[in-house]
Amino acid sequence: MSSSTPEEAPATHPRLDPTGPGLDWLDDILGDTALPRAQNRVADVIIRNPQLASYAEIAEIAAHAEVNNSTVVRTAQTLGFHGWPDLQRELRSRYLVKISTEDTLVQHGEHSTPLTAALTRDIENLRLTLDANSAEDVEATIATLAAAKSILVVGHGSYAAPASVMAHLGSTMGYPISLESRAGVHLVTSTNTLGPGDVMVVINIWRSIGQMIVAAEAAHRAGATIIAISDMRRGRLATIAEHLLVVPSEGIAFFQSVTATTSVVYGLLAGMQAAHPERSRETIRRSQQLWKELGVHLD
Amino acid sequence: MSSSTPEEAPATHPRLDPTGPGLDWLDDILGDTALPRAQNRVADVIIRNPQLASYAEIAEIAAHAEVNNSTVVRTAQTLGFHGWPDLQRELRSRYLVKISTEDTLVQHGEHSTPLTAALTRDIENLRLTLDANSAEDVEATIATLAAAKSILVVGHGSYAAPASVMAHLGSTMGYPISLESRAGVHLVTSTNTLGPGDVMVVINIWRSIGQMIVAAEAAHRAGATIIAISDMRRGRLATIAEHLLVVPSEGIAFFQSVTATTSVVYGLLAGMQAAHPERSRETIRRSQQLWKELGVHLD
DNA sequence: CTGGTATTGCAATTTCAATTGCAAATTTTG
DNA sequence: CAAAATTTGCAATTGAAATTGCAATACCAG
Repeated sequence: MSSSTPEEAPATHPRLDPTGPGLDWLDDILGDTALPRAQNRVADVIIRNPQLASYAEIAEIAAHAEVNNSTVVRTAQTLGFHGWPDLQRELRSRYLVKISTEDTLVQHGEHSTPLTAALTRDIENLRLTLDANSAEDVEATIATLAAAKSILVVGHGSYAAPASVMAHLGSTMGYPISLESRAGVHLVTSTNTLGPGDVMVVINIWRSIGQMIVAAEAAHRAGATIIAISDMRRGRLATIAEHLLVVPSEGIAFFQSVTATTSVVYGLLAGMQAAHPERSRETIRRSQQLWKELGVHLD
Repeated sequence: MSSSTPEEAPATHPRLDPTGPGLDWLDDILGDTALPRAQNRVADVIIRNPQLASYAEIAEIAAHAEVNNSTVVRTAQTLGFHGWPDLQRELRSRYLVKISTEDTLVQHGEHSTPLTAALTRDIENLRLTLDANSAEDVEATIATLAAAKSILVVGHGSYAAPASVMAHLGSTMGYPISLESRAGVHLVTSTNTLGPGDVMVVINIWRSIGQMIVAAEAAHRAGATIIAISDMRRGRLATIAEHLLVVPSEGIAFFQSVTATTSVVYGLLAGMQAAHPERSRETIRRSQQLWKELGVHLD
């Protein structure tokens, strides 16, 4: 499991350590407090969209969580704050400190298109990813992957995208790796092939998708090692995961972003290649040969 | 007008590093408007503490400038904004989202795990993407997508990932959009459905994949509009493409990165949503309803 | 299945920040 | 140097956002 979260931050307002990475402090508070369903949704929205939460007003948070305004207020109060502005102040002091150490800023183009919004947001997500994962966690994850007898990557919806990249490039470099982006009976079948020595990589951002969690738990019971890539440190997935990599996923519209996840996948793949360079080299050579013979590429 | 410190006073901000990149746009506005003494103090405070100014409320700014609240409001109005919140919104969009990445990169530069390498590289890719595409190109591309009768997104291999994100989220928000990530007979069939009014989005990075180019040319001849997302400005694809968005794709190992492409896709999607907000809202609502009924999410 | 408890949503209320009218103070100009 | 014009500060007003009381709903235990 992840190696973060020092003990010293109790449930009572931790107004200390503004240097700590990520939103661990909120995770800590949440760990001690059992929130009701709707309020939990609010907390999730805050953790996943810290940028939004640090300046948005209640109505916007409520909309994101699909909850009434008052629930947002009550969530803040349940967590020990006086109200939303109080929680928001804390959020800002924790979060904004990180994103602007000094008044270094880049002036870019005049017009703000959706594209620049998307790019700047994703740059920020990547930067946060740097902070959110320790070198040890990453190395340990890569070691597990490199030693795996077989690897199954699971991701649904948008999150099938990074999953497919991982499976595609992983097998291109000779790893026994496959993708399961479907649910239902397919997921069952794929999961049942796993046992000790096998690894299941669960890419699960945004809300937990029930079937994925259940499948991961089944694989875990069967002896497989679970690697989770998620935007949350807590939850059922985090519990059973041997390794957990945290990726921010805040997007610009109604959807979350998988950009940081994709980049993390590349990091893992590069590590996997370094772990078995000869295997990769050989397989890639053969692939290129085959591409050539099939005339896949033009030039 | 004009006596003691007339035109130079607004343009010169004493403690602001003149070499560093700053709030040029504010400087520009200030250059045109001669502000009275107290209001000038307010402007200085804003320029020196953009982070503070982007979320603080009037009273705090007033305190920093040692000025009455109303002066802050009037400064904003003198600068052409409706009031303080209006100016603050602008500040946020200009400053908060665009923070320099350099300090974090320095912090993590020492011990480079594959993950930091991947993230750093992708941050650079995203920054290059900012420069590589003009606002006009982007807006024109979005307009084309928003007006399309139907949209087919084509991408193979790793590049199927951003393609699937686009198709998935696009249809989530009600667009008639579909994905073709397979070659051969499938590609032929999909391509043949296209005609005038239809749009084909070709995501083609790295080498040109023969079948994709040929398919795009066929669609083009049939009257469909081609949108290309590529890492090259020239070539057969660029020739037939109505719109071309350029994305750097340098990766860290033997593979190319689709991170920037993914981010660009998000930008396009956000623009598409803005173009048909009502359609999106309705479709998303129905999706959420269905998710609920199917019990997809755990929460 | 039923009664009790906890949670949520709605709407009224309260609170607080932003703005503006007006008078005092400052600066500018003849 | 004095009168006009501009700017500023104070205090009242406006407006909007956050909170809370209450009823409906969902959840849970027996």
